[in-house]
Amino acid sequence: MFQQIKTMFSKSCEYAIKAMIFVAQKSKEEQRVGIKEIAKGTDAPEHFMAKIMQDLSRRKLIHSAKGPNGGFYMDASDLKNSIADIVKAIDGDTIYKDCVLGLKVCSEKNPCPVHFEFKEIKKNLIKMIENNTLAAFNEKLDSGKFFLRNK
Amino acid sequence: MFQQIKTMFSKSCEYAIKAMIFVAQKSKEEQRVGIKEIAKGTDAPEHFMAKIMQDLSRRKLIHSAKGPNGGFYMDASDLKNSIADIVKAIDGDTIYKDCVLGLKVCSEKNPCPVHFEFKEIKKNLIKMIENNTLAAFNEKLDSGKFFLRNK
DNA sequence: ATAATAAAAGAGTTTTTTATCTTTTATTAT
DNA sequence: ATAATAAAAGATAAAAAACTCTTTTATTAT
Ligand code: FES
Ligand code: FES
Repeated sequence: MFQQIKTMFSKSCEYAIKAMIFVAQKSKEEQRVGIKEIAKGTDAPEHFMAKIMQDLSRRKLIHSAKGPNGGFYMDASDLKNSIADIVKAIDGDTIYKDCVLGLKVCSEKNPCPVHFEFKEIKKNLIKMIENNTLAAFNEKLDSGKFFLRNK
Repeated sequence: MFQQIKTMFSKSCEYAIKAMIFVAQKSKEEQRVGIKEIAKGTDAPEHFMAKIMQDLSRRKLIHSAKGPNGGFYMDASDLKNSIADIVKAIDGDTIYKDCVLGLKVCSEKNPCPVHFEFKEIKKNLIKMIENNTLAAFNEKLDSGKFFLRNK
């Protein structure tokens, strides 16, 4: 196999998380953010990102407005969304319930050989993505100490 | 987005882990396991699994023999391989070094907004897959208490 | 030597994911 | 009302992953 890339989340989901963090940061003062700005600010392909934003919008994780001065924005309640909510919206809730080896059922009664080993890991992962809301990121990281762009 | 499936590992990697556990179990007494038996025992498509076994074999994670009475088998040193070795062979080592959001660099000096939150999770995940060798599984799970098939 | 066996290799196809391009719809400002 | 703006939607296209089928090579047993 060659330089294959398998990340924890899908590309779409990576973009979604980046975009949500990006808009969250700008949404502190009623600012609306256009798709072009989002794409640039996150190094994502514009039209692809547009599709993802439509998804997020349909799933009520973010607000949008058409027309002049339009764009995407978040209200206080949107900022309460967690990384987990984004992941669930885009990649689904498979990390919550699916067997790590892809078996049809994952349960204590029907465990695959890695079930018990992964149980703890999954629990921590889920706790982490659920505890980290966009608001929390905003608060924590308001001082240029983290990055979204690549270059 | 529709019923999308994003698991921790690629499908190929899931199959690889299943196959390795399956052969490990049978390899305790010098038994060789044919590709058909492996595919059946793990609910994987035969020819696809064959490709994966070729990979694993090329990467020296398993032994194989052609011709009559041929098949795949493991020696003592093969049994020392961990889940991590399988994952690295098939999905690469991206979980070791890559940014969860897909940024080009992942480091303490250039952290993405989720870097520090994921650091701990990743550490635990890595520790877990490295500590779990096939031999350990064999020892631990020798009594029909876990499953690889789906039905 | 020959036939049978089973993995290795090669050459596809199909499906899913990622990405691009175009048209439509809604909103705002003039 | 009209023009400008920007998201929504639709329709393809390209790339990657998953899967299938066929041929070749190595090994064993007769
Ligand atoms: S059965 Fe495989 S992780 Fe639970
Ligand atoms: S920079 Fe994103 S996880 Fe390290």
